[in-house]
Amino acid sequence: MRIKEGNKEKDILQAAVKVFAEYGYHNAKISKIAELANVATGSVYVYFKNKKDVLLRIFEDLWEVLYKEAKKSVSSKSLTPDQKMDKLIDVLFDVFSVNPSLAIVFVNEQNHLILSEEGKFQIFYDKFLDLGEIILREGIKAKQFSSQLDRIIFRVYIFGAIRNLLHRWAQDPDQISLEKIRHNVKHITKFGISIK
Amino acid sequence: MRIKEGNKEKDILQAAVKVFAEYGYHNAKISKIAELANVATGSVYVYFKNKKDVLLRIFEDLWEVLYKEAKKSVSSKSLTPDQKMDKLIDVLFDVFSVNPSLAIVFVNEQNHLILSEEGKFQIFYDKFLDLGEIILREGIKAKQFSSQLDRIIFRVYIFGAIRNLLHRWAQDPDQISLEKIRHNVKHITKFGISIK
Amino acid sequence: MRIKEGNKEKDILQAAVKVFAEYGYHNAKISKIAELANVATGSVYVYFKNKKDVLLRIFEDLWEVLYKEAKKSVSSKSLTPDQKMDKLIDVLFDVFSVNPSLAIVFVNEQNHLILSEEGKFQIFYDKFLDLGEIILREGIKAKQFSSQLDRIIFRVYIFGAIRNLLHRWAQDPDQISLEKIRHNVKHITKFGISIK
Amino acid sequence: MRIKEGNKEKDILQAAVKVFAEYGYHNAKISKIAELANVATGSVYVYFKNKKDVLLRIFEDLWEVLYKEAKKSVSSKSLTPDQKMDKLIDVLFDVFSVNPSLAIVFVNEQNHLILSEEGKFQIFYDKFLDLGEIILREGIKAKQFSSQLDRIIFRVYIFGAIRNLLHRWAQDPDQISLEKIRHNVKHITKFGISIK
DNA sequence: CATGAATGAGACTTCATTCAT
DNA sequence: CATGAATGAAGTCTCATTCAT
Repeated sequence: MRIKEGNKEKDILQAAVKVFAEYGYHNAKISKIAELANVATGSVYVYFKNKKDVLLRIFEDLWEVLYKEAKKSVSSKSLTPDQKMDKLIDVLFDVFSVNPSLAIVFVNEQNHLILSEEGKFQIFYDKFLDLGEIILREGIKAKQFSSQLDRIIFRVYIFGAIRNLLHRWAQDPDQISLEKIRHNVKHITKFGISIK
Repeated sequence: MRIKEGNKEKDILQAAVKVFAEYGYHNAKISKIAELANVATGSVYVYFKNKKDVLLRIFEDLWEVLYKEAKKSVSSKSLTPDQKMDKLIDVLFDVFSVNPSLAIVFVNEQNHLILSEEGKFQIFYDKFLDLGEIILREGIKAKQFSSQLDRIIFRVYIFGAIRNLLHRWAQDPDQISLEKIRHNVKHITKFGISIK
Repeated sequence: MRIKEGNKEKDILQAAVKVFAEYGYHNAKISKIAELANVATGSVYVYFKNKKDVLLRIFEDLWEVLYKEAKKSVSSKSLTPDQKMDKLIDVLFDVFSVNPSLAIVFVNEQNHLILSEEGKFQIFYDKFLDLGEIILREGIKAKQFSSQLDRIIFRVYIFGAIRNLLHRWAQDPDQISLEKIRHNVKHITKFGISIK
Repeated sequence: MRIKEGNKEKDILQAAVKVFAEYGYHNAKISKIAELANVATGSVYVYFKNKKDVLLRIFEDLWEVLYKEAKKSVSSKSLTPDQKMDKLIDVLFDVFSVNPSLAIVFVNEQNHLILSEEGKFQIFYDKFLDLGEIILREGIKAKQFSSQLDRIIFRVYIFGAIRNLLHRWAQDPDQISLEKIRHNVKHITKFGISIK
C-alpha cells in the first residue's frame, strides 16, 4: 500500500506552480506538469477539468490561505489599525516567502484570470482586499490615517506595489532580502517618501 | 511601383495594441490584427519579423516616448525634487490616459518581454526608472525625502503601484477618474497613509 | 491505456515512401502521408520529429538493410572479387526490385540529405561504398581488375550509373526488365563496351 | 544609354543557376535571384512566366548547347566509333567544367523536370542521347563494341555515371581533377574494370 | 482510478505572384 | 519595360484533450 495514495492532486498542483512559473501559463505543457508530478498526462484530467482549471485551483487555494491568515491576524481587538496594516502585509510576505514560484505565478497570471471572471477564488480575493479597506477605515476613524485617501485607489495601489516587489524578489531571491523589502513596504505605505 | 503609403506599419501597430489588449498576447491572432488594420495577413510580415516583434515594437515606441517626456520634464533646474516626482508620475498618466488599450498591454505583457530580454526598449525602460532614482537621491540630499528608503525597492514599489492602477482604470475608465487616481498616487507616494 | 499497436510507425513510413515518390519531398504533404497511412495528421509527429525526419528514417532503414545484406554476401571466403562485385550489384537490385517507389525516393532525395549531413544513415552509406572499394582493391591485387582506376572515381561512377537505371526502371517497371538491367550492369562494369 | 540594356534576361538566368545550385529549386527564392541579378523581383516575371519557367529555360539552353556541340564533334567522317564516344564524353565535361553551379542544378533538378514533361529541352535531351546510341550502333557494326549491350540500358547507365561524377566534382572542384575523372570515365566505359 | 497513444483543430509563417505606379 | 509593396493561399507543426484498455 502506497502512502502517497491520494496525493496526486496535490502533486499536480505543486508541479503546475513550478511549470507555470518557469514557462508562463500559455507555454506550459500539461505533459510537462504531469511529468514533474510523476503522473500520466491523462491523470491531470482526472483531477482537473482542463488546463485553466489547474491554474484556477492554484489561485483558489492561494487566496483562501491568504484570506484566512489575514482574518486571524487582523480580527484581534488589541491591535491598532497601524499594527493591523503591518500584519496584513506580513501575511502576503509570509505566504510567498516559502514559495517563490507561487509568487511568480501569482503576479503573471492573476490578470488573465480576473478577465475571465471565473472561479470562486474571486470571493476570497475580494474579501482579502476588503480587510485592507476595513483597517483603513478604522485608521481614518481613529485619526491615524489620512482621510483624503480614496479606499479603492489605495487598495489597488498597495496591492500592485507589493505584487511587483514579490515578482522582482522571486526572480532572484538572493538579490534583495525579503525582510528588507517587507520593512520598506511598511514604511513607505505608512509615511511615504517624505520626512515626517 | 506601388508606393508605400507609410501608414500600414502604424495601422498594424495600432490594431495590434487593441487586439493584444482585448485577447492578451497569446490569444491574439495575427489575422485579427491584420483585419483591424485593413491589411492582408501577410502584410504584417512585411513590416514585422514575427508576432513577438510586433509586441516588441509597441514597447520600444512606448518606452522611448515615456523616457523622452520624462527627461524633458525632469531636467528643469527650477523644480524641487518634490515637484519632479509629481512630473514623473504625470508623464505615465498622460501617456496612458489617451490610450487605455496601451495601458492594458503594458501591464499584461511587459513581464513576458523582460524575461526574454529582447529588444532595445529595455534601454529606455531602465533609463526611465533611473530618472526616478535620481530624483529620489536629490530629495534625500535636500533632506526632503526619507533616507531610510532603499532606492531599488522604492522604484519597484512605486512602479508596481502605478501599473496596477492604470490597469484597473483601463479596464473600466469611467469607474474612477484618472485625475483622482493621479492625485491620490502623488499623495500616498509622498506622505503614505499616515497623518503627518 | 490505448496500446501502441506497433504498426503506425511502419504504416507512416510506407505511406511516406509512396507519397515522396509520387510528388517529391517538397511537394509531399504530411496530411497526404497521414491519410495514406490511415492515421491522423498529428500522429505523424508522435513518431517523427518533423517532415525531414520522416525522410531521414527512410534512408536510415534503407542503408542499414543495404549494408547488412552486402556485408553478408561479400564477406564469403569462397568468392572471387569478380563474383563479389556481382553480389554487391545484386543487393541493390534485390532491395529495390520489391519496392519501386523506394527506388525513386532513393534517387531523387538522397542528394538533399547528403548536403544537410544529418542522420546516421551516412554511416551505413559510407560503409556500403567502402565495401565496393575493398572488393576493387582485392581484384586489383589479384590482377583481375585494372590498376589504372581511381577508386573514388569508380565508386561514384558505378553508383551513379546504377542509381539512374533504377530510377528509369522504377518510373515504368514494365518497359525494361530489371533482370536484363542487372545483367547489363554487371557486363558493362566488368568489360565496358569494348569487345575483349 | 546603358550598354547592358537587354541583358536582364541573361543576368537572371545566371543568377538563377547560382541560387538553384546553392539552395535547391524549392528553397530558392525569386527575390534572391532578382537580388543577385541586380533586378527587381517583379522583373523576373517580365522575362519568365513563373519560377518553373526559369528552371526550364536553364535546361533548354543547356541541352541545346550540349546537343549542338556533340553533333559537331560526332558527325565527322574521319573518327572511329571509339573516338566519337570519347568526344561525346568530352562535350559533357567541357560544358560543365566552366560552370560547376550548372552541373549541380543539372544533377539535382533534371528529374523533377522530366516528370512534369514540360519544355522543349526534352527534344535536345533526347537527340543528345540518340547520338550516343548512334555511335554505339556504329561501333557494334564495326565489331568494335560488344553486341550484347542493350542500347537503352547503356545510355541510362553511362549518363547516370557521368552525372553523379559531375555532381561530386562540382561540390568540391579541387578534390578530384576533372581531367582525371574524364580519363577514368573513358577508360571504364570502354574496358570496364577488368584487365583485357 | 490510471494510463499515454492518438487525435485534429487551429495558428503562424512563407513566398510566388500580381499590379498600380 | 521596370518596380517592389502588397497579397493570400496553403502547409507545417503544436498540444490540449480524449478514450480504449
